[in-house]
Amino acid sequence: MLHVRLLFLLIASFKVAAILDDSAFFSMLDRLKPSFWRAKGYREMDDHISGEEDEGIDWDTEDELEIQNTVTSSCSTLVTRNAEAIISKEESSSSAGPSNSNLVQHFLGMGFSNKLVTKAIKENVEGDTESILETLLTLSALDNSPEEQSSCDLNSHQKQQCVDDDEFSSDYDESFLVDFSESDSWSDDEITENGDSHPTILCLASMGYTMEEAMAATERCGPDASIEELTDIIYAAQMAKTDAIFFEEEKPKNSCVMNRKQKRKMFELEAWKKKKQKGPVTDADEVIRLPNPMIGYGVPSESSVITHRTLPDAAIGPPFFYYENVALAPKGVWETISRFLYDIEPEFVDSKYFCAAARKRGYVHNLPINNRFPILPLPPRTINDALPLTKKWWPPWDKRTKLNCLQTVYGSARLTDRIRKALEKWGDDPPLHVQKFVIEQCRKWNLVWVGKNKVATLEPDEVETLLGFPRNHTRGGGISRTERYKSLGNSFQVDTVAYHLSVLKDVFPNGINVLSLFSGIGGAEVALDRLRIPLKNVMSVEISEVNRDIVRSWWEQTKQKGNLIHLSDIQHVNGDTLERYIVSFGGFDLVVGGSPCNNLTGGNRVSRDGLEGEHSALFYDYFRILDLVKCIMSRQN
DNA sequence: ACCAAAATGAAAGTCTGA
DNA sequence: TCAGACTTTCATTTTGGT
Repeated sequence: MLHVRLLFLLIASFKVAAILDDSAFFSMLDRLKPSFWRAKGYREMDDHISGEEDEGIDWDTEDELEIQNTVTSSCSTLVTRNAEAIISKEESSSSAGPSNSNLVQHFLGMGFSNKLVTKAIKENVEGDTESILETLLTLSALDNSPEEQSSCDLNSHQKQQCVDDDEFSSDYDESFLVDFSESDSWSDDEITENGDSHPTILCLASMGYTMEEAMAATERCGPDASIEELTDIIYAAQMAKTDAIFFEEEKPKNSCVMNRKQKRKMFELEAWKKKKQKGPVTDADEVIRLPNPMIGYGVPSESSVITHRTLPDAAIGPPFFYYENVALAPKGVWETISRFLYDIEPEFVDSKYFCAAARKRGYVHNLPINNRFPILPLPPRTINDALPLTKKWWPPWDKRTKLNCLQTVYGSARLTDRIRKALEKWGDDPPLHVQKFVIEQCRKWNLVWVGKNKVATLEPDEVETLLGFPRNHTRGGGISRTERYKSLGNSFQVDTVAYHLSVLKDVFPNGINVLSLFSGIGGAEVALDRLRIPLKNVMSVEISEVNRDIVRSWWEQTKQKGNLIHLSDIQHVNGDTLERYIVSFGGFDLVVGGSPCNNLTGGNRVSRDGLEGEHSALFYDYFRILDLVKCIMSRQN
């Protein structure tokens, strides 16, 4: 079996953590669950789902035992078994239950109590979600009892299952739901009377979470944690699972729309809940805030530079790693990313301090931050300097000095035509409303002035230059203009990344072995090359063929001395592959990459689903692979 | 089949004035 | 401090033309 090896490696990394201390280990374990589900989910589903009886595993505690007393070989079997348990659970929960119970579960998942949900549904026989939610909000506002208490109702049947059922049958979720929807009476005095299970766990179970999730979260946060803290933790762990469920079934379109609406309601509800409670929540929150100015630990043009930081122990290499994504992601995304990447605080930097275009990005890395240096010469940092020909035509009422973020799509020729026609009616001084319209469009589409009354979209080669790539980097070889824009829009700003990576030059004077994930058009490789850090071996993982062609062609044209190895699908990269290359290279010095932002960026109106989105969930593969590399390399030393 | 153009908002930040 | 106005956003899907 292909994955046994991989699993062994995962467990080995747990062990390393366990040596440090128990809490570190558990936090590690919790972190790994989602990525692990994915790791199992996409490959071995077909092989294992059917007919496998769930063996009823309390996997946290069993793992704990394993860590304490066992040899490694049994670890991998154990984890394999657990994974199968999880998978069959996934399958069962994705199978459609009675619609009413789905509705019930939906509201339970939002944190309403059973009592309220049942009542609200009864009052809205039509089953209109909106009106049910309205009723729920009203009811819960009237309800003075604390949320935790009221949502802890459990009927006796369930309680029985939660407490003494050490075999979680795969249809657990379903029977659980049926019980909910069919039960008529809810009794508060049935809440707690069991021995072992913590009431909070039961409470979470009553909200629709599985016992494993509830227990893992309680383990992580401690017995006194609030329900909200716990649900946050579980949410992170659930994402991969949700993902798998969403994309396995062909859901009808309107149900997707519904989901977005529901999410919105959920956010509103949470904001409302927080407002309601005030006080304690705010200090416990630990929300990551974007710095202003967004210069991270410093940029070449600013004098204030921080040269020291303390990394968490688990974050310290080898290998060095560098992860990138959009700064303006939905709330909670950066908290999750940071939590997975060893609790390193992200460094948020806007590339407008490096070039003439804004690019607000977050970088999580374990690189040193002292003695950074930029690539010289420094690129021009205003539009006029970067595109000198525009200066002549730039009207005084267009106050822009920087371009907005370079995107994957650009304005059309028809738009620039409309703008020209709107301006031609007037002389040198168009009325304010025309100015306003033109400026608005220019900002939106990053248009620049190339003639009298004439604005234009940026040319692909101009985008290349702005991003720090060699001119014509993406040109030719069968790539269309649209594809060039797209590939460039998804790329690093080379000068920014190079500034951060520059510290590696002294560490690896003889060259560097790089694992480049989500390489795209090779931003990291170009950055290292422009820093004159020799590339010894580069293993580049990139799904798009045109992008791979671009990098290969760049590799050849720049006459690189090292080896370039291309892989396409990151999900196919496993421990075997990694170990083979690690043995042959003697280890990776740097793991670099920015995972897809499609589901995080504000520009996406269709599927801004956060880290659980189809593409952005690949972040977990970045973590999975990084952790594998860390683990394999630690065994070798 | 391919490509360009248009249609499709909302989340979450910053700024500002009271 | 805070409400409200303003700004920005590594995008996806549909349409229409060739």
